[in-house]
Amino acid sequence: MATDPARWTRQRSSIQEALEEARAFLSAQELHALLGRRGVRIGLTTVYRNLQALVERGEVDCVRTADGEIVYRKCRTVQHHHHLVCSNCGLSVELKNEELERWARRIARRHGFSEVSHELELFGLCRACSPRR
Amino acid sequence: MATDPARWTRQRSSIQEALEEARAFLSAQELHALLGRRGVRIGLTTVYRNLQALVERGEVDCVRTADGEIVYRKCRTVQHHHHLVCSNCGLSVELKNEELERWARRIARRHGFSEVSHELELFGLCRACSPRR
DNA sequence: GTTAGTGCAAATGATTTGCAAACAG
DNA sequence: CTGTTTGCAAATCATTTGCACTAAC
Repeated sequence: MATDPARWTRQRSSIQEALEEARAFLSAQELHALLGRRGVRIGLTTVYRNLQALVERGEVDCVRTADGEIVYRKCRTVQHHHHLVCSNCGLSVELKNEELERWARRIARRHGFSEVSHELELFGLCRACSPRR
Repeated sequence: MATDPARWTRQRSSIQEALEEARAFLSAQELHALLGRRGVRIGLTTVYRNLQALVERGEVDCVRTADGEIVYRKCRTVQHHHHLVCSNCGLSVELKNEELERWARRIARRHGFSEVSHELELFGLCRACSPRR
């Protein structure tokens, strides 16, 4: 399924590498800044385009935050899952809930909806980002 | 809790009225167009500002669609709930799921996250918007 | 060589803000 | 009257696109 890109570029590798290491959701801008700090010369446009391609290929997950920014993460779990995301640092945990999936299907059927997909993300503060202690 | 606005304007009433009737989620732009069609002269800015105020006051719910647009709806259910939304026409059904709420709290605790909120929306095609039959 | 991939600059599009004029109480 | 609300125009801001240039293969 995962159609590989036609050419292997320096920029492409650094993006993949950074995503591989990241334990958090990152916006395209953050990723671009991160790479810049590491000394990788890469255009913001290229970051956007590659992330988009990775999402389309299903290799990266993306979520839209409350303020409308799109954040990306390379997940270990390939199948459908959800996330518990730290609003402060982006740290995230992958979640599965079969019960929820069944419920969604049941609700959709009951109301005559078809092609129903669902989005569920939990946002909060991780231990490290919690105020006091 | 619901602090009322200081002054009652023609624009304010037409927005409230339109929301009251709507059975669907509408974007600020759509609402503005709808009012225009009805012959209400109102600025787009005013629509944005009023919707925002209504959301802050908790009188209106808003959801961000996949393409980043914010859509608004006056819900019957005052407490926390979720939605099944038609991606085509915006028609929506209010949903409650206590089981899910418990699950979310449990997961948050288990991973040491605090102040966890969650967003869950189901998107699909309602009966009327489904292709064929 | 070809042409996918890059990156700058400019465009987009929803939303927000500055500010002077309009009008509710 | 007095301060709130309005609405235009201009500003934001993340993201996208046009296009000439660079580099993979």
